[in-house]
Amino acid sequence: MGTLVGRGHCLTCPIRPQSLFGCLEHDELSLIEDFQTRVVTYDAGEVVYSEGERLNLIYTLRQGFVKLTRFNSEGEAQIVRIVKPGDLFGYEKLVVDSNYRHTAEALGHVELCQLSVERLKELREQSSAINQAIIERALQQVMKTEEHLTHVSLLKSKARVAWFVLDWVAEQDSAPMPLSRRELGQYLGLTVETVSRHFAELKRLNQISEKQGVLSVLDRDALEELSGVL
Amino acid sequence: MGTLVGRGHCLTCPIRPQSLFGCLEHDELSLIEDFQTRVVTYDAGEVVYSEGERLNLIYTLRQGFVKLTRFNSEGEAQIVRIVKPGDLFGYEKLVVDSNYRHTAEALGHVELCQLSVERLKELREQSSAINQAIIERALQQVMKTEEHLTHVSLLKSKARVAWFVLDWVAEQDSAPMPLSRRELGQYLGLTVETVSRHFAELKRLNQISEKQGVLSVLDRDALEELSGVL
DNA sequence: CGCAGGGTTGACTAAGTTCAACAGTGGTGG
DNA sequence: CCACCACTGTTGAACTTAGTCAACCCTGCG
Repeated sequence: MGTLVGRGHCLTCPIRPQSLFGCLEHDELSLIEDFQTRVVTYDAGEVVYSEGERLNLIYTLRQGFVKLTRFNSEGEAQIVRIVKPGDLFGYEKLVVDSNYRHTAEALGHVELCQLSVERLKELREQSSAINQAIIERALQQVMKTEEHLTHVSLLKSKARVAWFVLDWVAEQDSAPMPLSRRELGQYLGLTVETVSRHFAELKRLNQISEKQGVLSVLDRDALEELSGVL
Repeated sequence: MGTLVGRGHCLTCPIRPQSLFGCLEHDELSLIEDFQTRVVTYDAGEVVYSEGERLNLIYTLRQGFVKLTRFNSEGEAQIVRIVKPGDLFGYEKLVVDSNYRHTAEALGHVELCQLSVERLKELREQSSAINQAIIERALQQVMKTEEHLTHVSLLKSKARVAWFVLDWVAEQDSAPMPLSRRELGQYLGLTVETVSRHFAELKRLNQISEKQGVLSVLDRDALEELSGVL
């Protein structure tokens, strides 16, 4: 699973600025001079790692999207995070003796970069900027997850959908939508049918549109009103 | 607000083993030799800090419980975390230029210890164990919050209540219960009434009991069955 | 062509919220 | 010391929301 594309060279990596190593100043760049990584690709639906796996690899997403899922005892899935380009994932490996706590699955074709946990730990000894960057990313993640929790817990289904759309396109007016209705449901804590109905209604009211896997916001004000974000 | 009790001396602090500095080995203990803190107390309902505040203090809880709450635009509250003795909170301050992202409120009488963000950052420069400990705590927190999200998202109300009870008493058979029904609802994403009904039923079936603010598990198997945790 | 999988829609149902009434409890002031 | 009030918790009944079940469409693929 996963096709090796080649070796990554962090120093010249096009997405370094968005990556964990984007925190390094000029004088520290030499630290990653020979920090080599493996660049691998996966196709839609392929699993990058599964809960409990022992391999010691942390990933940076270069292209595409990855979903991180947890399953309860009845086999129902909760998508806890959707990884975007530049994001780090699998970093629960930084906790001593821990294994992956999610299943990571490619949404469409993805390209990612494998970092060895051991090498990253060595690097942490040498650069406090790296430590700070890891702490910041972890804390950002806490915040994101708390927001997700708050929305799932407090918002009605229609508001959740509206919030998701706004959050997904962020500052843009449109963005690719690699999630199926089922996956949206698993992310928002709703059934396929409920998600489908709300999307249908938003389209009927000309507040959003979907064409060839691209989601567009047509009436941002209306969506903000609905989501109750103000 | 908050009463200064005195200065804390980390080296001799009774709860150091559970605290952030519990990670330090013998040879590093000298680092905190003169790391002084302020020990303060708050009474039930007093606010330790509010969302957006600028003070640069991180806290370790010594005694009692603290709830961390977020409010949506309609003023509805979501309790995102209940802090227990030995836990660190307010550490979003470790992200540069960030303010508190919750309201922290004492549940009953609490005693806590204020650490200066600046001094903690200095300490991080000197000890990689501290860095590792902070990263581990942040990642543990991500995991805890994801679990919370999963439960709120996937479990039925009765199962959420059962899960909460088990999670709260942990390995014990009973534990103090400082949360009101309303607060339980705000933690679990339910209304007061729903929580009350389920507690009433669990008591009726002799699966739990409540006496003078102490919650006891009488039939662990039944609760596990209900919560679907297996 | 026929079938599988994702998406949509409608009718019905179950779960939880909302509204309302009331009980218990602790604190305050006359 | 007791009456009153505010607040939390409990319970019932009506109502709303989202889930369930089922039918159907559409697309892509063997």
